[in-house]
Amino acid sequence: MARHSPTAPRLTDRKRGAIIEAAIDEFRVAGYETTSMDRIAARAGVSKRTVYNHFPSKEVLFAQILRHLWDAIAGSDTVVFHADRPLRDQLLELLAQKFRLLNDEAFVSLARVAIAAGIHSPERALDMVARMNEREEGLTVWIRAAAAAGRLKTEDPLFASHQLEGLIKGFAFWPQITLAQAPLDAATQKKVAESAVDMFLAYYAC
Amino acid sequence: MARHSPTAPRLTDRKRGAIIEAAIDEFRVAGYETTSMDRIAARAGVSKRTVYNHFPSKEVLFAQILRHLWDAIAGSDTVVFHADRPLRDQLLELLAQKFRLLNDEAFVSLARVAIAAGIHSPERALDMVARMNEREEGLTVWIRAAAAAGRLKTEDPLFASHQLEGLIKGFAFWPQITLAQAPLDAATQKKVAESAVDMFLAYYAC
DNA sequence: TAATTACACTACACAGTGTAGTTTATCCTC
DNA sequence: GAGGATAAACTACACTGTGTAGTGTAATTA
Repeated sequence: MARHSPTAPRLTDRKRGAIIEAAIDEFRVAGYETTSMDRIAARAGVSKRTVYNHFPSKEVLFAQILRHLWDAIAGSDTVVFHADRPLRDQLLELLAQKFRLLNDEAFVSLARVAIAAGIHSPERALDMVARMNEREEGLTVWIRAAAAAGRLKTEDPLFASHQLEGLIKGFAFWPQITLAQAPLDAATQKKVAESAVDMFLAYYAC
Repeated sequence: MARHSPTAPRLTDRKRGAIIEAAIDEFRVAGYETTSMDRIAARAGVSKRTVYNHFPSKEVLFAQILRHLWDAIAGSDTVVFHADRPLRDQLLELLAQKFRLLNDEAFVSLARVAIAAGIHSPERALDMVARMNEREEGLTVWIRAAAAAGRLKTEDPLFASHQLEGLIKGFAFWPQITLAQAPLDAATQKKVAESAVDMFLAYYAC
């Protein structure tokens, strides 16, 4: 028999998707320990047995979800240093990019699941953070290039990029992760970004 | 018969202390859910029944520990704004004070237990954070005073103080809380504080 | 035919309790 | 001050109840 519709995936894939979705929701609000497989199954509208047919254990399901969220994060389009463009514009572009990540539901879910709702398994947490830092180092690269071009005066680009990040994350990351606060509205984002860049340049620009 | 020694507390107080100490350790590394009363009793060198003789439930024990850690945090000696002293010195003093808090084992334990190792019970987490902010607002008060005295140009002292905090906490708080990193050594603390103050003043000083 | 389901079931960890016996501190008497 | 009675606290241990990870199976559905 043919599929009902070309857009509808196979039943088993739909079920699988529903399980993952339900598991993300549950893990996110309740954490790893407190979430039960029965609850996930119920929320997914699926029998518990089906959950176990797709995922051999809670542990594996959790790991899969981390992968799933990771893959769902939009790839960061890096900004390369342009000697002829104003530093301020380029930095604002870099921060806009960072805000795009911080506003990404998948990213926030991932961070919350991985950090706030558990830190269960330190090994995996460290791995996660390492991969996040990897993805985030565009800023450091840019600052290093700007310093090499004589436009920024710093001997420690990594330190400087952490400072700039601190100026952002104190508003738009940590409160959201640890206190489940809502993401910043556009106006506040603008204020935070511009103020951060201006302060940064007031100190580091040549 | 008299007590064996004037310094040794009564047996029951020693037991109680051992339980609290053990519970802090367990909750800190394992979080609320994963920690069992049996483990706490074992670690404290006390029978499980004794734990329940002192604390009627795990929930209550946890709450008591939050109180205990809270009380153990050194009271913050606030810095008042002096119109005649250099801003830089006063800010460095304020940040030194902040670092004293961030280096306080009890404070870090509390924050970790309350935030990283659980965020179990949002109501209590929010209460905790509210009280922490209360204790931390000395910086905002100082900035407001400096702005009123015409020494700092900002219309939003709260925002400015969050920025300065972000410059510090990105190095000396969040990594310790979420990744259990070691506190900063003295040299790094100095670098972080001075760099933060200089950047802050480069932007806000009149 | 392959996946899903209901359901019954195992095994285990854990919060919390009840009890009977032992230890520790205090107090009273000599 | 020594010594024994007394009360309070501690301990071992057995036990209840519950929640939950994970499995096996026979029937149902896509």
